Amino acid sequence: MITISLHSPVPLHDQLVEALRGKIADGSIAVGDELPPVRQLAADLGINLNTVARAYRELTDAGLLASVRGRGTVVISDTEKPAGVSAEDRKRIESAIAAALANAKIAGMSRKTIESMLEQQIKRLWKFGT
Amino acid sequence: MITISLHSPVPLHDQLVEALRGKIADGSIAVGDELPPVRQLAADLGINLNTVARAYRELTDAGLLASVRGRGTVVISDTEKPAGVSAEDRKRIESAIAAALANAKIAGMSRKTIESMLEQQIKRLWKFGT
DNA sequence: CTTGCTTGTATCTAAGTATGATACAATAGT
DNA sequence: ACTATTGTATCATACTTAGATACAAGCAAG
Repeated sequence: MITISLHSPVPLHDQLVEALRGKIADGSIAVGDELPPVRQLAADLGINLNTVARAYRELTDAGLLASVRGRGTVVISDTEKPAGVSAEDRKRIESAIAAALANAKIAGMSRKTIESMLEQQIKRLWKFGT
Repeated sequence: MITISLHSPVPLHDQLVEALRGKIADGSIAVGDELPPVRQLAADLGINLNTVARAYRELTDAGLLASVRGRGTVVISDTEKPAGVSAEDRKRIESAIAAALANAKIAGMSRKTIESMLEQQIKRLWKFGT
């Protein structure tokens, strides 16, 4: 199940994209699976159908999904780029992680706490795959 | 030195807040240090003074900075909440990390790569402090 | 004390973005 | 054919960002 916050500063479609990315990354949604129709997911989440459509489109552009009008939307891949990671992507990811960790520290989280949290997440994500 | 991207999808003031949070978290800027005046930092970064002022205000609201008109802005703390971490904060941090890691995986980054990156970041942040 | 300079703050505006209401178009089944 | 289901496009509204500009408070020199 996907949950999004209407009061978060981050846009709904971004939240949805991240949530779906996460589920695809950890295998909750596998390659070949069908995603719910935009109207249904929109109704479930209590948001507009366009917002869901936009999230689907962004993931389609990223090469993870494929949408066909009248049929539906399917997961076609779980990796954006089969080849190596570009320097820009690496930098982007690194700064995202740095920001998250800085927040964790400033919030008063201990090193041990954050380390166990990370271990858990990594185990979940890289349970299979590279 | 702080660098921000004018073309990033994330707002300038958010970038600045995260950057300053990071520097405060890892000790690059210590408690008691003065931050540059809004006009100077704005000029250095090539952005508007209001944007810097907003970033300062947000960190002030978070309890990390103190601003006095006519005098300047000083770092007054390096932890937002001396006490324990709230459940909401923990959830917020956890999902931020989950998103970052999901992106890393989908970008094709290997488990080993991400683990060494994390180790490095943690070592830098928790070099001192809790 | 007054003047001038430095500092943060408030107000206003233009441009962009997010979200939603609604209409359109393609596919599949009956 | 016709109808239901699906994604897509168009348009409108509200909010957010980022900047230009004006205001206000502290401090030091005279």
